[in-house]
Amino acid sequence: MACEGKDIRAVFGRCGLRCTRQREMLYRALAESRSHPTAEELFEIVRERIPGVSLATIYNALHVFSEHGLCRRIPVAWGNRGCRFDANVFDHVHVSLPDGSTRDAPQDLSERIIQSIPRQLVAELAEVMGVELSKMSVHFEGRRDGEFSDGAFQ
Amino acid sequence: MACEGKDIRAVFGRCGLRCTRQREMLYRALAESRSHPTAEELFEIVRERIPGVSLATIYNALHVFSEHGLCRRIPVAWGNRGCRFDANVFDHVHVSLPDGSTRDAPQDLSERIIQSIPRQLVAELAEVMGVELSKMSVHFEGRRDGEFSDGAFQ
DNA sequence: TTTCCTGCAAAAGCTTTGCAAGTAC
DNA sequence: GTACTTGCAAAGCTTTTGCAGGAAA
Repeated sequence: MACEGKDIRAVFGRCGLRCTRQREMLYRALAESRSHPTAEELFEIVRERIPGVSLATIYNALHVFSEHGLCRRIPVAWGNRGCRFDANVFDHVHVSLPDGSTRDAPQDLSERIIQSIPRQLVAELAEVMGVELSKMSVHFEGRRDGEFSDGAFQ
Repeated sequence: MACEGKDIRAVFGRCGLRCTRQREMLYRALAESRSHPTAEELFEIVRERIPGVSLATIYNALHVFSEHGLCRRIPVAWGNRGCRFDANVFDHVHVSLPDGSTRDAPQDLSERIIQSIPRQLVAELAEVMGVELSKMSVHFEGRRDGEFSDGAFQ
């Protein structure tokens, strides 16, 4: 999401990361995915292009990416195995669906929701917690009408 | 949080759960904790009262609790092993601290932040996503001034 | 008495690590 | 040439599962 195609090299460069074929494919897979893939799913996507790629490399790269703010882990529902990843590192809104998947809210709604939170409240919170607050995300748990919530929000 | 002491039996009863010593101690540990304990930490707390308790029982009970909305899992930072749990199932605000822990925002700030999101936007989102939206939570990533974000929001 | 829960132990699954070979810069 | 990455395989952890015995209602 943050960058496309040939700009990937520049993104990595800015982070002091070497641009390898594996990382490039992984980042592309992450950026192009509209859902929130697991490490395993990303592995499969990258493997289509680089058959010999190792799952350990996927994990290592995801770790490095997240250290540099190029992706983030997102909460997953109980029972969903593994973590999920997201290349959208900007403030946004997630919705957990009844089937256990997690989707982003549409961009415009996402922005309106994020922006509806007064900056002054955020500043107050930062003050109280004694830290600088950077990324924000809002999660909703979606369920079908009448369905009993299973509480497995994350 | 939801209930105290002898009310625990009633809480379980309402959910159709049997009130065992293990579950009672676990729920109490969860409710009294101001941080967000891992299963392992809860295990240790319960074990002080019930030396023979099994970790599998802790997991089973946490699973059952979350199915009945008595607790929820919360996002954890990368590198923190295991999930963390929270007996506060009401809408609230989490802050991930630089040390990897996650804390609740103070109650009053939490409420003001949650309430600042217009119900109409939430309704619009529910409409678009085609689901009923129940629980909401807001997460912030806190960092020390000047510290580079590790992106491990979750 | 019936049904549900616990404890144990083993299994399963996700993620990390060590190291030698290979690659980016 | 140097420092960083990869792939492999093994280890490490967390979480789940099967089952017999035990406890709650």
